[in-house]
Amino acid sequence: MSRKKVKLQWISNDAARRATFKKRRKGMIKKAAELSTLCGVNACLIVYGDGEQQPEIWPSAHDAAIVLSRLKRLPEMEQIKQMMNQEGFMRQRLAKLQEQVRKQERENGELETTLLLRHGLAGRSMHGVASRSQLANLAWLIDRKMCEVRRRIESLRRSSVMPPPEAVKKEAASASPAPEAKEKKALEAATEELQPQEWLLPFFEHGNGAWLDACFLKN
Amino acid sequence: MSRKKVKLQWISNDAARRATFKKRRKGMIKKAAELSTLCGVNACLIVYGDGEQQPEIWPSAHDAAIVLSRLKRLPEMEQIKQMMNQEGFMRQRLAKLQEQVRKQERENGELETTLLLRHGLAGRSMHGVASRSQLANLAWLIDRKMCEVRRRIESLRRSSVMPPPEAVKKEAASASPAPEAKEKKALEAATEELQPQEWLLPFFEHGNGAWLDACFLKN
DNA sequence: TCTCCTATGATTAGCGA
DNA sequence: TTCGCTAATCATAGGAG
Repeated sequence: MSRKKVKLQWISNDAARRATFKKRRKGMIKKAAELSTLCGVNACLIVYGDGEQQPEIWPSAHDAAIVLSRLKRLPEMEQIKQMMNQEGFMRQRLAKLQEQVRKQERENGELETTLLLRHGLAGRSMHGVASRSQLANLAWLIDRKMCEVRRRIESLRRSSVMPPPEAVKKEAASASPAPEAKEKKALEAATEELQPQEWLLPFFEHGNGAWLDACFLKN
Repeated sequence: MSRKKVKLQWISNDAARRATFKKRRKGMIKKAAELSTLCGVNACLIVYGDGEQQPEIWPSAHDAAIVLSRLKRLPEMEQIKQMMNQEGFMRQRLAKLQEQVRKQERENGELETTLLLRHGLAGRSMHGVASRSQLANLAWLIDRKMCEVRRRIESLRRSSVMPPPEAVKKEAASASPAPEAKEKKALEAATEELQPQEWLLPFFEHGNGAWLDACFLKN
């Protein structure tokens, strides 16, 4: 029975402190796991207890390694961010366009959104650093892609909305051999062309969610 | 009023997820602070929020830098070293990636089915019913995709290098115009992804004392 | 959106075995 | 030391403004 409200200070009693540490470490790992699940945060926790030679690693050792390796790449991302800050308008523009895409796609239904994200934008790691000219190129590229996306979305919206009965009849009457395949192929082609360069991906990732990095180090 | 017991799964609603993330991030920082005070843990937390360009750093950027610098001289971890260097690591990773591929492919299969139904069947007539041949078509398509995935997994096993799951998924999901080039690229990406593990090794060299380290990294 | 609120579920301090 | 227990404190989901 928690008789006292914990006073927030160093627990001098050794046993008590260790007990508290164990309990709270367990609690934090649980919290981390929950956060990871609930918010889609890819995370890891490495916990060395007092005197323990083996750390408690969550969710697993190699996942931890992966997360840490990505942490290592952070400086690169920071560099890019810095570059983007210098070209602030570009970054803003990208973010805005990205938001537009998401909005429109959501309006148009989860189907296209999921497909585009999965085939074109879903997370991949970044392996390069963008040069100034590459960034300029990117802006132009994105601009063009956005037009295509809008056209495509419009097209999909038109074709997805239930057509008038006459149109349905007509379409059914002149059914091509494999209408689904054609439709799918066209969409795939559009998607394919929409795939960004790998080094661009951090830009897209940035607007798509949160990430969290934490380090604890016992004295 | 927390009416429901939280169901431990990804929150699909965007706003709700972000709200939850904010609350829980705050909670975790508080927990970290308490743990630090109560148990004398020298710790830091770096938290990147959704769309925030600057992370929330606790207790301060300076202290975080100190902790991170100590992270570079981390204690022993023979087991992890082994896991990272040797077959165990690869095999674990292989298993996990295979599982991911299976999962992804299942999702893709559903997606494609939905797409086909929508564009090929449902879109044509609100009250239409899929013909026998159309359904057979869908079944065949899914079957084919699964074969591709199996082949891909086999290929991966033979080369014993793991490309990122996204690349696998992409390759399996859409026939690309230049498969060989893509293959090569995927392998390079895989190599790249596996290389950085090595920089971790120095972190697991000898040292003493209890410590706690945690990292969270959004995809 | 954001903040504030509070009922409810979750965490945990202190204790005894 | 390490369990398990239970009351008490704490965190937070969901709703209201």
